[in-house]
Amino acid sequence: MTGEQNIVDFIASSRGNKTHCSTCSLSSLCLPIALESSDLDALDKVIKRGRPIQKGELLFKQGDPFNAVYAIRTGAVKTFTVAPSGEEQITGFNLASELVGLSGYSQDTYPLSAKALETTTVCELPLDKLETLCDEIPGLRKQLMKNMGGEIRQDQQMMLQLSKRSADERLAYFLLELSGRFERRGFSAKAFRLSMSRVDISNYLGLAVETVSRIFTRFQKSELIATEGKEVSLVNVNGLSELAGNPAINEECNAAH
Amino acid sequence: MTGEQNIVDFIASSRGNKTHCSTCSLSSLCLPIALESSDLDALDKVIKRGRPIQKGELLFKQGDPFNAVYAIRTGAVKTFTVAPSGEEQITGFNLASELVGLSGYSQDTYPLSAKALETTTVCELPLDKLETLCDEIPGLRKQLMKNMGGEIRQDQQMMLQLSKRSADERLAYFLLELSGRFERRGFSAKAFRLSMSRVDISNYLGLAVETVSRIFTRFQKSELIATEGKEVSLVNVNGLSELAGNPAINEECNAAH
DNA sequence: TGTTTTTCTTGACTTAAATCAGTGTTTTTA
DNA sequence: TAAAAACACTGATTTAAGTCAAGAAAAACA
Repeated sequence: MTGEQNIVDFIASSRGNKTHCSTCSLSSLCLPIALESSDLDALDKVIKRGRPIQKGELLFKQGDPFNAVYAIRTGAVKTFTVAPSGEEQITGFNLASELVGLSGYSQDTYPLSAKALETTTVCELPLDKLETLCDEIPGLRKQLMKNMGGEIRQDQQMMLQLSKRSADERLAYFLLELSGRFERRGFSAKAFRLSMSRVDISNYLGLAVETVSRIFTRFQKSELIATEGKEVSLVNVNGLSELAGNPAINEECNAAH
Repeated sequence: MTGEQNIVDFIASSRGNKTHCSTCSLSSLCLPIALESSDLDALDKVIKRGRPIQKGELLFKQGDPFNAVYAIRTGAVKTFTVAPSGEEQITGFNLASELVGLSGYSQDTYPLSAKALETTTVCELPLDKLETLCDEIPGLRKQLMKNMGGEIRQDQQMMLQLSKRSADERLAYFLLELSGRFERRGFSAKAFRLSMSRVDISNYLGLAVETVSRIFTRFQKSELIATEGKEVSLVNVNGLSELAGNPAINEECNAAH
């Protein structure tokens, strides 16, 4: 009975409550489906909670057999692919309530690795049990597909960033995107801690570390943000938004002439 | 009875046969699941075949309600996102047998547009019917998830290309990737026609057209490829592979010193 | 708690690819 | 089938971001 928990509760547990999906405060983000209480119980029985993962530890490794999907309960991870030539590309950062590992569905091994950026606790959803459950709970697989669709959309946004935006625009986008995710989780949208290093950020954004460092400095000088180590506060959100390519008011002006 | 066809057959139809999933030669690529003949019949009934889509026509548009997934029967499409600022990013090219539109699952509208690169015929899978079918055929939804997982993997490979590779490496990768896809479809891996323009290629690869043009010329001078307009033949595949970042033999040499 | 190690920042310089400008070549369509 | 339009190629020049080098600050460690 203990040692198992459901999706809703796992997050409640991170706030000191008993671990059950039905009381988990992240449930509406994690798998926001309307589950019957019997379904919740079924889900509950399937989830394995392991020891916390320490900073730097891998949740899974590229090439490992695909045998589980993970929901982040607390902490944060980065996911990255390694090319045959050894280059690493960080493909994303995952915060509490997000699912990691769904891309494993493409084949029988994970196409990427996931590493903890800080001490992280997760709900492990063993694939075989998840599959069984998907056949029993109608909405569940659809919800998983929605998650995957969202990941595709997000990756394609990133492709646009990487191929069309300047370094400044990318960093502004990155900060705003993170800000929005924190906000949706009930945290401050204006002030947060970057659990990833500057190197990670630069890798993710396709820039050199030095470039990222310089832009952080520049953004501070122009009073867009303020930083203290890994703590960031967004001082001028509108300014950042314009930079990040929001439909700025003063854009459309040089179309016809 | 006519006017409807199943997933397997739609491709057979493109080769002059009757259109039914059960006789379609692309079935093993499209949705390679072991379906019972009763399942095939069910699938058959769900598929709508419309008029061919002319070059430049949209299959669906970013923001349109997500109400169908498409399987390319013949021809090719490009998919692209448009940023609020108006920039377009081509997110992929789809050839015969590939599914388009699955990322619509993330919300209720398509997050991207799909445009025909040449006259294209498709099998339309209306979402409501597909959903019903997914509940009836156990393997179907899983197969769709596998397709989505594959799309995530592919997009993440592209992120690596865009953020870590030089212009030459990107074009080499692009040509080899296409080559592999043609080969899997039973076409020549060495000689094929690029149905997309140089502008499309450059957009996709995050480069300027001029750069792409110059590299095509350079690749010909160094006898990696030969081109005649949109027709390309790969002359030195190994050379291209090395460029594209395959685990080259002469890589690991300057690690420790 | 001081020392080592890693991460971050800054400056000087280089470079790959973008931009600008113009010409040649297909494809479209009228 | 001729004119127009879209697409493709090439050269000269500019520039954003990378690389190299070195010091400062934070973290990790012992």
